[in-house]
Formats: sequence, C-alpha cells, structure tokens
Amino acid sequence: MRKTSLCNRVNVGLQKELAKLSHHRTYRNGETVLAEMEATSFVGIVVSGVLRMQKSLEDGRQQLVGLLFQSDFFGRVFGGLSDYAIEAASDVTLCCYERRAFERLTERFPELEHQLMLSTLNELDAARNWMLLLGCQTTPERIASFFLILCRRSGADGWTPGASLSIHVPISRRDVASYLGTTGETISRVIHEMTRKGIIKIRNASDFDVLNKRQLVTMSGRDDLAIRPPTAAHSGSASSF
Amino acid sequence: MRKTSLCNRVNVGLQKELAKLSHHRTYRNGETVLAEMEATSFVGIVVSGVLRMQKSLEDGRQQLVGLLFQSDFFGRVFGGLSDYAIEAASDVTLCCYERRAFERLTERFPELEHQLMLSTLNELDAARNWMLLLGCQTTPERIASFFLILCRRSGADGWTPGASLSIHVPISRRDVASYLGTTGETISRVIHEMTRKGIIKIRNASDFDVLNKRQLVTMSGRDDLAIRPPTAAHSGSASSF
DNA sequence: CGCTCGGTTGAGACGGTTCAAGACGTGTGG
DNA sequence: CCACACGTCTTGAACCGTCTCAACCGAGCG
Repeated sequence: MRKTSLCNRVNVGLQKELAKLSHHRTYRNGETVLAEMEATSFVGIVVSGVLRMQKSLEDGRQQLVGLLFQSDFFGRVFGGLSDYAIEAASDVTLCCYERRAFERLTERFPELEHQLMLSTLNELDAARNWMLLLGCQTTPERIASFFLILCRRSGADGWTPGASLSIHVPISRRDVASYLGTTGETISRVIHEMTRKGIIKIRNASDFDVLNKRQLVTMSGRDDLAIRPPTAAHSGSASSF
Repeated sequence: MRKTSLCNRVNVGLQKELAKLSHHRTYRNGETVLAEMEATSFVGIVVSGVLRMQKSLEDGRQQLVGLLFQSDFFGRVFGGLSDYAIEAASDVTLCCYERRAFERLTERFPELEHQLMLSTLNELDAARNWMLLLGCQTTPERIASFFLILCRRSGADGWTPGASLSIHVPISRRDVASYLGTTGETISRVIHEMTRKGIIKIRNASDFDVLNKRQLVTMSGRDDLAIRPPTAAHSGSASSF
C-alpha cells in the first residue's frame, strides 16, 4: 500500500473514533454506490478497486469527472445531495461512515476537517487540470496525458528516458472515452497509431508497455506530466489526477 | 450586494481579527494577481470586478478554469504554489490577507476553515459541472449554458417563461471563448444564430436580452440550469458556477 | 483622420464522430 | 473439446461541426 488514507494521517485517538464508526461495504463492477442527486447517506474511503464519479445529461451523454483509487476519500460531506453518481468501476470494497456521524466528528476534531480540506483542494486542482485537458487539448494529446498519469500512478518512474514501463488501465475503454471526452473508436485508432510509432506496445486491451516516454511526453504536449507532483508539505494523498 | 463573503459568515470576534490582517489592492484589467506556479503570498476576497483563473499549455493555448466575482474567495491556501494564474478580467479591488497569517488564523478558528471548506466544495462541484460541459456538450449548448448561468447570476429569475431578462457578459469574447473551450469566431456565429431564432437580442457586444428562456434551456440541453441551485443548508456563496 | 483593437463574417480544411461491419477473446453449454 | 454467442474492441468510410486563416467592420482614441 503506497498511499496513506485520510484516516491514517490523523492522531491515534481520532483513528479509534473513526474505527468505531466504520463499516465495510462491497460492490460489484457496475453497481451504483450513490446516485446522482441522491442524498449522501454515507461517505468513506476506498479500500480496494476503483470508483468512478460521473455526471450525465438528460439525453444520456455521460462524463466521467473523476476516478477514486485505494485510500481515496469519497462522498460529499456538508451538503445533502451528491452532484454526481458514484459507481463501481470494478469490484470494490469501501470503508464507510454514516455521513452525519462523520460530520459531527469533524466538529469535535478540526484536524479531521483539515485533512479533508487538503484532499478537497487537491481534488480541485485535479479537476481544473482536467478542464485544461478537455478544453484545449486534442484527442491524441489527451490520451498521451492519460497514459502519463497512469505511469505516475504505477509508481517507479523517476523519469528514465530509455526504460520501458508497463502500465495497467484499470477501467474499460468506454470509461476511458468518457473520462477523456471522446469515443472508444478514436481511442482505439490513436492507441494503434502509437504502437506504429513505437511509443507503446499493446500487451492486451488493458495492459501496455511504454517504450518511449520522452515521445509520450512530446505527444501529450505537457511537460508538467513528465515529473512527479511537487510533494508539497501537506500534500496528502487525494487523487491529484 | 447580494452575496455574503466568507468573512461575513463568521462570528464577530473573528471578523475583527480578519479586519486587522486585511489590506486592499487594486489591479487594472489584464494585470496578473498571481502567476501560474508562483508561490501564493496572499489570499483574499474580491471586493469589486472580476478575476479569471487560467491555466496554460507550453505552446500558448489557454483554458479559463474559473471566474471569481464580488465576495468570492481567491488564492490557494495550504500549499505553496498556485496551480493556475489569477488575473484581473476587469479593473478589480481585492481585500487581501497575507497567506501564512490567514492560515494561522484558521488554526485558531476552525469556523474559518469550515467556511473555507464549504466554499471549496462548491467550487469543486462547479469545476465538475464544467468538466461535463467541456467534455460532452456541443459549442451551441455550451454557449446557451453560459447564458443561463449569467441569467442566474443576474438575480431576479424565478423561471418566468415569457419574461425578457437582460444580462451582462462581464468578460471579453476571448475570455468567454477560453472558458467554453472554443473560439471567438464560433461564439460570434452562434450568438448571431440565436438572435435569428429570436432567443436573444443583442444590445451590444456584452449586453443581451434573453427573449425566450425556455428555448435557451432547450438549446443548452440541461434542465438543471433552468432552476436556482438548491440553496442547501450551509451552501455558502462560492461561485457554484 | 488614421491607427488599433475587439468583434464579425466568409471559405476551406481538418479532426473526430457516427454508423456499420468485422475481429477478437472469453465464457457457456452441448 | 469444440461450437456458439456475447460483449468488447477494432477497422473502415462518410459526414459534420468546429477551427483556421483572412478579410472586413466599427468603435474608441491619439
């Protein structure tokens, strides 16, 4: 386990209080954890698997607005309705807290609210980064950016220009398409074009080797994704991407 | 003044502490308040005018990731670097606090941090809403959505189907284009198409009358923008759009 | 008066979507 | 073990929306 969750970053007394409140839930791939506009009855931490947050238009178009991985916090505190649906993008296990009880705990322990604040700020930065991606990058750039982010997640990546790194895409093509604001067909075309250029190698539909990271960075049009996030003093863990 | 700023939603003692720390700054249209990746030396509240938050790519492409109006909070607390530039989108006056001093105050007054938390959560919802707009709406839909948001901001709008409402676009065409992830030319074309359909009337480049709000909603493809935000218990003020 | 700047208009090119068909791979039942 | 079927991914061709580039317009200002 690389990352430490919000609950592990607070003092021991508070950890015990949290533990008392917690219960686990499991969902199968595709199940809905919290529907869009549903009152948020519980919040929590992802123990294993991947959650997707998504919004949809009346006519059925959908946009994936975020992914949550192990140790990420999920659920909308302080304000009844969830603005987006939370669904299992794989089989998942969640560590849950009844929302009101959790909120009361933040009143007694400002430290807890502070950790939540740090996570939220990171998520906000990530969301704005994504706005940049959706608003002014081409589809190939988006896909390259997405791959670079996966490289970063997959850990061992001290910008080694020549080395080959294998990455795993933890979600379906359809989800990737929705996340990147494009279609499955286009992703397919771009990915195969990338193999033709020797940037990546396709192991199977969800596993790839990055053969030429430098070219991937060039293709993404974003130098900022080449390096690790600037592990700021408090940076916490939240999915800053 | 319709909205109450973060500083006015806390208890009087804290308001006095804040007042002691505050100083005003003014910027001319176009000036930079905080550059991208600059260390955030101060944070604050918009007194008058409009701020734009924007990110840019190495090659010069830019994305406006948010607008800040009167009484909105600006600046990245708890974490040195600002992930985006903050610039004056008009002449502005700001009420500023030295960042470190402000952060120390949040330690002494959890209430202050809580208000900040509520604002941040609203901003996060807004950012994700914008991801939906950028990721899966067409340009005409985006422009209609933008107009509907302006309708909402301009206050008196209890969903009156027939009534005509005049709105003011407080930023330049270029900024609107960057906000909506499109170009000035396309905006121009769409807006004039909208007048041809009798949806709006152009007073001048930045003032419009909405003649048919129902059609505007249809065009936006989003029912959720037709109504006021569900003024949640704590909802605070932050630019939830 | 003529410059500049923001906005508008037009024509053409291009990227990406759409729709439809085909391949692949995986699990199921005979 | 093979045949079949289903979902997911891939490939192809045509189409359409939006961008690009360039010219034009009008207001504000020196």
